[in-house]
This record gives sequence, C-alpha cells and structure tokens, in this order.
Amino acid sequence: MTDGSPSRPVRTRFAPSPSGDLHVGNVRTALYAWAWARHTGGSFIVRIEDTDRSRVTDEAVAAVIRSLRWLGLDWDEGPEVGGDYGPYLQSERLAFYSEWAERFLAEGAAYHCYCTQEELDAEREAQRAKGLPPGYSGRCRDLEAGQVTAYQAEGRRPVVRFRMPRGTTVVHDTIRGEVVFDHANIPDFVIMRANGYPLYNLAASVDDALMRITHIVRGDDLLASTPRQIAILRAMGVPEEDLPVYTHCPYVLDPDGKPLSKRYGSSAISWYRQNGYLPEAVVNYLALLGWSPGRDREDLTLTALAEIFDLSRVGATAGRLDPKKLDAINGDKIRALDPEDLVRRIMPFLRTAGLVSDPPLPEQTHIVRAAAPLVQERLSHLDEAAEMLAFLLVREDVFTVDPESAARVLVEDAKAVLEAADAALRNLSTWDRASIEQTLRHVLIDELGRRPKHAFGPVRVAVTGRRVSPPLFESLELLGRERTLTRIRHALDQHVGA
RNA sequence: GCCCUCAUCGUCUAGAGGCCUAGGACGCCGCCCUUUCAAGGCGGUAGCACGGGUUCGAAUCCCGUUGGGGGCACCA
Repeated sequence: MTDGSPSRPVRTRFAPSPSGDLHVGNVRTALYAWAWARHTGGSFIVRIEDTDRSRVTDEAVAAVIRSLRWLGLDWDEGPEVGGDYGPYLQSERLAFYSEWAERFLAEGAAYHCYCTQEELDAEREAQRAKGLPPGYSGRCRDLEAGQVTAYQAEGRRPVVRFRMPRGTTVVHDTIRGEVVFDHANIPDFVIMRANGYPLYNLAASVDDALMRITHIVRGDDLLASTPRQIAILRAMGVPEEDLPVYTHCPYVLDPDGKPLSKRYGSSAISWYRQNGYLPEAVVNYLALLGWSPGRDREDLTLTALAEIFDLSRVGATAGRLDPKKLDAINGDKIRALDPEDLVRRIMPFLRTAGLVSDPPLPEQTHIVRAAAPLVQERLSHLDEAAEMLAFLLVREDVFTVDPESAARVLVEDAKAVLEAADAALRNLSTWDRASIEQTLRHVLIDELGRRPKHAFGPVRVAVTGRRVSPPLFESLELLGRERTLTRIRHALDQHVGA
C-alpha cells in the first residue's frame, strides 16, 4: 500500500499509555515509526495517552521519556520539546474531545446512552447464553424525548455513544493489505464517559486528525478497532485521501512463543539498560525482529535505519525474543566501542558493584582505562566487567580466591610452580608484560617442564582468584609487583601449604 | 460464539511462479588458533505445517484443514 513516495510530509507518532515501563514490543513499534519518519524526512511525534487512569503518574511519563532518550529515538514534537500541534499529553487536550463529541451529538453521528453498567452486563450475559456475539444492542440509539426525560429523572447520567454507520470499511494496511470489516460486527461504542472523559477511540482519532498524522504504526491488537477510528475520522470530515496509512505490527513474543507479559522480566525496556545492554544493540536487534533490509545485512544503527528503513518491508509474522542473538549483537557492539567510550559505559556498573568510588579516584580510573581493552572482547554485557575486573580493583584485605578454583588448581602439584614464580618475579628487573611473560615461560615451562596450562593456571588462580581471567601477563603488569607477590605468597600459605 | 489475522531451519529472516539442490544471521556440533575464558578462522547440522487445486513449472497464486495470535469494554 505504502508506495514510499508520500504525497504529503510524513508524520508518524508513538502514542504510549504510560502505565509502567515501555515493553520491547512498544519499543519496536516506536523504532519503526521513528525510522519511517527519519527515512522520509518527515516528523516523529510522541503523544502520551493518559486520558484515564489513576495508574498514570508523572513518574510513568518520565520513564517513557527516559527510555526513548536512552534508545536514541528523538522526537520532533511531543513532551519536553513542544510543537505546533500540542499539547501532547491527552490529559491536557480534553477540550478537543468534548468539542468533537458535542458536534457528533449535534449531527447525529453519536447519541446519549443511558444504559447502566448493570444493564449492559446483563445484556452481554444474555447474549453469551444464547451463543450470540457480545455487543451493545443499540437500545438508546433512537430514544424518544419521553424516555430521555424519564432516565434523567432517575438521575441517570448519559455516556456518548458513537453511531456506527451501516456498511463496510476497508482498512489499508501496509502489512495486511486491504482488510475488510463488516460494520454488522461492530456495535455502537462509547466515546465519552459520563464524567466527560474521552475513551481511547475518540481521543486517538481526534488527535491523529488534529495532529495530521499520516502513518499510524502500532500493535496488531489495534487492527480490529481501526474501522471504529476510521468512522470517527470520517465523521470529523477527514477526506478519504487524507486517512492515515496503517501499519499494524505483529506481536513480539517471549522465547516460549507466548505474548509478552510483565511476568517475563526482560519485557521491560529498563531491564536491558540495567543488565548491561547497549541501546544500540537493543535497537539493532529489535529492528531485525520483524523487519529485514532484504539484503544479508544485519549490522544496523539508527543512522543506517534512517537511511534504509522501509515500512513496506515489515513482516507479518509474530517474532520471538531470542536472548542469545541479542547477546551476540551486544557483544559485537561492545567490541566495536571506542575504548574510552567503553570505560565511560562500564563505570556505572563498577560503581554499583562497589569497585570504584563515586566519582572514581584517579588511580581507579587509571586501572580501568588500562584494563578495559583486556576485557572488551570478552564482554557480552557491560555488567560483566565488574566481575572480570574485580581482582584489580578490590582492596587487598578483601581479596579472596574462589574456593572451587583453589581446590582444583592450587593443589600440591602447584607448590613448585608458585614458588618458582614467586622467586622469578621477585627478582625481575623490569615489571612489564613482556618481561613477565618471558620470565614465567622460562622458569615454569623451560626449567620446571610444565605444560603452559599447568604452568600458568596456578599463578592465574592465585593472583586473580579465578580460573577464568583476563590475559595473565597483562593482568600481573596492571596489578603491580607488590600485590602480585603478596597474592602468590598468600596462596602458598593458605592453599598449597608451604 | 462471531469477526480479523498469521504459518520457510530451534530462533530471526531472504525468497514477490522457473535464478531454490531454498540463501544469511544467531544457536548448536566439530576442527584450527591458544596462558584460562572469550574473540577470530574454517567446516557441519537443520526448514517451505498438511491436503487439494491453478500452471509446462509453486516456498511463492487460490481453496480447505490444522495449529497459533488478536479483537468483540464507560482499558489503551
């Protein structure tokens, strides 16, 4: 449907309801909307759908904004940046909704409905019992003046219900093609509560029209409500050719193939930030989940997306989250980082782990700068830097050797190795990586006749406390002679038994 | 119950009737490199849900079946 050559400036929007943190499905939708706006040179608008809900708080709105900024999705109009079509919080746009509701009422496109919740529930129950589709019967559709007065006398306060016209609606969707809905299956629906607050279909449609949205990119769950929104748009007088183009993105599922729920921890976008993921990795991964550039290209950035993203290539099938693939991409992105940038991104995690002060002391910064390159290609997540670098940053009196590693490596057989290493390193004239390696190789391999694994293993465990560590010789250089020898002697005393 | 919708390796996908003996990526399995772990290199494993059509020819088009998902609110 979308031919990629829009006749009017593209305006896409992301319209989250701020109930808790964004989840990855929403984020992907936002990403696509953003990418399409950027690709076409159009505008990306953020609108907060907070028309209801006591559950909406300022903090929730702030969380949405924080997440979008973290991801790098910038908006041309919306909260904090303003724009010509504001305000961008629906709670501040109530006047628009009532104005249109009044007009619909006056023109007969909508009517007052006096049914109580109980009556509606009973109606639905009866329909269910008869195996009929649930839905409003249209009882109040053509109320006579007398009935209205009677209801009012009872103290009933009406809601505004939209009168769904007869006929069919064809939704033009870039993913589904032309989807036909028979209005016979779409009962009249409420657009305004008795308390004057609008409902989703009204608010969203009024805003989309007023904000001149050209492309609506949203979740698949909204496809079925699209004919209602189109009906409202038409009632507002929006010409057919100005109706928005729709893109209903399929669901993002958890690794088990089930719809994302709050139960699944990593459905919330903040989880990724906290667990050491780079926003550019999340973006890259999500871009590929449900969309493909068509060529065998997978290394994507926001810049690249702005260049090549095409709404018409968004796929129709739901996608499962694949943590392994995300991890792989995250590792790639970490490896591609400028070392200084890596240091900057790692610091917060080291701080959280209590390994560096806030702000970091000069010597801590020095060590992290020097050590970052050693772990860069070993990191899958930023937070892993903490455990990898702990042995370098921890206070000497707090340093401990992992018991299992000690039990397996610091055995009787290691005694000779540690003693030889101790003696050789003690007398080493120059303390640098090359000298350390040369000496240890000479003493442990050539003289003692140990295989590399058995030569360096005990030293590694004694000095780093673990069997897995950054490269040994560089590690010793950074640790310094003093601390290295202390740890070797300590291992000799505590584990091997001198 | 009614309406809508989806269906290619384990996962994300390429594929728009012959280029498909179905390509790539992640995962997985080997091998190489190697001071551990990674990273890197090389190789391998694995898929068009099923049944009917249409066509000289179908992963690609049509119908149905099965299975999955969504919707039918004074939620968004």
